[in-house]
Amino acid sequence: MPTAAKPKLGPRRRPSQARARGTVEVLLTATARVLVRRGWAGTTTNHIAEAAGVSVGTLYEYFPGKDAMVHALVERHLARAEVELGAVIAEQASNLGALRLEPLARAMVDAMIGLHAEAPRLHRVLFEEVPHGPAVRRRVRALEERSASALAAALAVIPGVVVRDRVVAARLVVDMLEALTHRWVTDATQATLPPRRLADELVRMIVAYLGG
Amino acid sequence: MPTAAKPKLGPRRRPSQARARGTVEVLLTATARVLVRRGWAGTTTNHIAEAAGVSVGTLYEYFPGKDAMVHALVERHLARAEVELGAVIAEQASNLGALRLEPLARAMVDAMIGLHAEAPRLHRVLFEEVPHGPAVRRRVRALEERSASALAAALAVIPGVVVRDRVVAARLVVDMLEALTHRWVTDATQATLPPRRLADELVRMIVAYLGG
Amino acid sequence: MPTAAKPKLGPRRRPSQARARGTVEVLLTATARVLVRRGWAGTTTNHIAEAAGVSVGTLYEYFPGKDAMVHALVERHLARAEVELGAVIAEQASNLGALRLEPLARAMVDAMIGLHAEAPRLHRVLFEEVPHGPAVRRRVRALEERSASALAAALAVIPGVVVRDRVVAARLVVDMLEALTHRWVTDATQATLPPRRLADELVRMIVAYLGG
Amino acid sequence: MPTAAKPKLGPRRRPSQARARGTVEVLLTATARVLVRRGWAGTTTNHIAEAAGVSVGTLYEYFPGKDAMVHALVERHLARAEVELGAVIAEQASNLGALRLEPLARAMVDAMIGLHAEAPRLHRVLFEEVPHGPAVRRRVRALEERSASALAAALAVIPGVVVRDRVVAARLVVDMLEALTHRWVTDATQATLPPRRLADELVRMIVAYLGG
DNA sequence: CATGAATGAGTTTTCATTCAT
DNA sequence: TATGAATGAAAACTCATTCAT
Repeated sequence: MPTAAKPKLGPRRRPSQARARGTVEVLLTATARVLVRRGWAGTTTNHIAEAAGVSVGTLYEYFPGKDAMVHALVERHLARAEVELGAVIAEQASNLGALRLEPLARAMVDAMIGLHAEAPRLHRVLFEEVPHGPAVRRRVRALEERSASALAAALAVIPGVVVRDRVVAARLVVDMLEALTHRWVTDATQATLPPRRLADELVRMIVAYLGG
Repeated sequence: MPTAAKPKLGPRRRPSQARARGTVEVLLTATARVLVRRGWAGTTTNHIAEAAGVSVGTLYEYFPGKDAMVHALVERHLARAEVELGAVIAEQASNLGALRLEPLARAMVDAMIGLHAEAPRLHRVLFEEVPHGPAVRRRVRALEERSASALAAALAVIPGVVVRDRVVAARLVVDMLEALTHRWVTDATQATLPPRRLADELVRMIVAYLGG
Repeated sequence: MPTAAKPKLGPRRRPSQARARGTVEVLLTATARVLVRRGWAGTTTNHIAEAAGVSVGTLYEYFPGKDAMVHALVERHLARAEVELGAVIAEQASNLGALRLEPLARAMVDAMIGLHAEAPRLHRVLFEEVPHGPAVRRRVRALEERSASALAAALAVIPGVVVRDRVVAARLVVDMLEALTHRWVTDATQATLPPRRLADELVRMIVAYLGG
Repeated sequence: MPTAAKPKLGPRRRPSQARARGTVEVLLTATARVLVRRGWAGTTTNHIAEAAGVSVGTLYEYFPGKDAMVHALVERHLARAEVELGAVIAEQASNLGALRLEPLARAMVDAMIGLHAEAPRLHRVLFEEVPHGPAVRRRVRALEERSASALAAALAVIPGVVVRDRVVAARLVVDMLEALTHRWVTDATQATLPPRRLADELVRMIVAYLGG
């Protein structure tokens, strides 16, 4: 660590040409691969550059450092999560009169499992090993908050929902969903419980908790 | 940051004199303090030694490196958790005829919150930042497994418990409990929900899920 | 002084650019210089890097450590020795009918003295102080063996050679030559005996021993 | 290396009691054992103390440091060598009228082989790995010088000895003897040539060289 | 006298980052 | 733009030696 750590997370050069955009992609893909293979602490910019078939110099042309690359990966994941979860709740909420608790719960559960199942090992490194600064932590919280808000709003119009505080309940549900999905999908030894079955149980838990 | 991933986790010299035993204590305490202040990546053996008022040489006399020290801290925590959770379930199970779901749930929730509330910031670093090897992961899983087994056994004799599979349900409850407690106690921004209130909701969720 | 005896002797990065090849040269030259000035135990990678006018990082870019650098120096010396001694014997053996003992002996003696006289102080450190692993020892033995074989073959066609066992005699001659040359050229206090005179005596000894 | 190396080679406390003298012996024996097992660079005072079943503190009660211990071992060996070689030559020289070259040569060869054969592995470490200061080097030279002088004196009265310079010849013989014996006895792979046979060849070489 | 815990200067080694080509 | 050799601050770790008990 030559100079004191200065958290530069933004991309350095906005890739304008098609070739450059391709390089960024290649670099991020390589980052993901190396992270999975060697873990956060074992990953170096040289590893990434080599895996990407690019020189370190080029890497630094596009990213101000290692942190920024990981951050880009995290950001990507969060953005996707936000879009998909939002879409799910919005879609459910759209059939207004017919909004029911169980279908909503199932839709959320499926979305969450899908989000985690795509790249579980990368996900584990990204959210368990990488030491995120407060900025990222706030970012994650905000995402959960928004999901919880959407859920809380939906709960208001679903008959049969009985909770002391809709907002609190919604946040607990979102957190629980995220945490359990993360654990079960992430942990390789968990093979005993098939995703289908996990989904059923999560739905049961949500419905039971909210449905009084 | 070398971190060449050579898993030397065991202690080096077993302290035989009282003075030495004291030194080990001082070192572990200092490790916890530094870990909280600077995070895993920012913690160095030199920092720890300095914080302990001891020379680096002494540190290496007792621990083969940073990893081993953190591991000792983790191990300590897990051991305590195992003892306390086990005691709680055993105690509940002892009033045989009168074993009821809600008191059991509340006892577990309280124990778990207590476990996390004692040193939340250290807990966060220890279980979120530190890159644990598979050995530790297995260790944690085993602990949860045992807790889940105890719970499953208790569920068998509680009237009114309706679940598809007692073992699966117990594991989900334990995981959920751990995950949510960790999140809410750990996260400083979460100040909005008082522990008492959190406990109530967790109990509600458990009872609802298990109680049909 | 760690010297944890992890035999990493091979080069690390094969220099591809001309600049890099120059750096390797500079590093080895500096190694020789420092070795002579401070001895094996007193030589550190930092000394070498400084003497080479290069940063430690660069040194480790090309060599995994002090041992490897010294090993490279040794290897270089052995390779040269092998080539030169081989050439001498081959040349003598080429004037087939006229192969005589004394000229052969003198040629070998001169070659050996030349080999040692070039850098006696470095030679001394390299072969007296440096703790060579069994690999290097075998390497040296093999070189001597080959020289001895060549000599043994030559002895077979020289008239007047009387020995019990040509191979044994050849090995003793080679060893003796190496050992005495090393001692006398290496030892600074030995100034009393001029090289010319030493050569004469060595030739006398060889001829007397082999010539019956 | 905490403080700058200050070559303290003499013993620290002259052991006056029997117990103390025993400790010194135990320490030196342990030093020899550890040197053989781990080589010079790998040997530490703590290793030695442990092998001796004594605390480091006690070690430093008797020796000012690691160098001094090795030095004591070397000194011991040299003293014995001096005595034995001197005795051999003196004995031969005593039967004045009948002093013959071959018996003298054989006696010297046997003595030298005996000297090396006793503890070849220790001998190798002591005289190949240990970086001796100039003092030790001078000491060794002086010993050889004295042996050479004694031999030169003997040569003067042996009929049939034909050399250009008796002193030079004597020194070369002593050096050759020492060097070849060291090589052949020291090198484990040398098993091919039995000591008896080696002795014969060395005698032949000496006699041939000196005997005209 | 013996003990062994403690010391800390000195080395090795890594890796994020720069910059001449 | 791309390259990859070079950088060097910072971290890990050792071990000869001391000294309080």
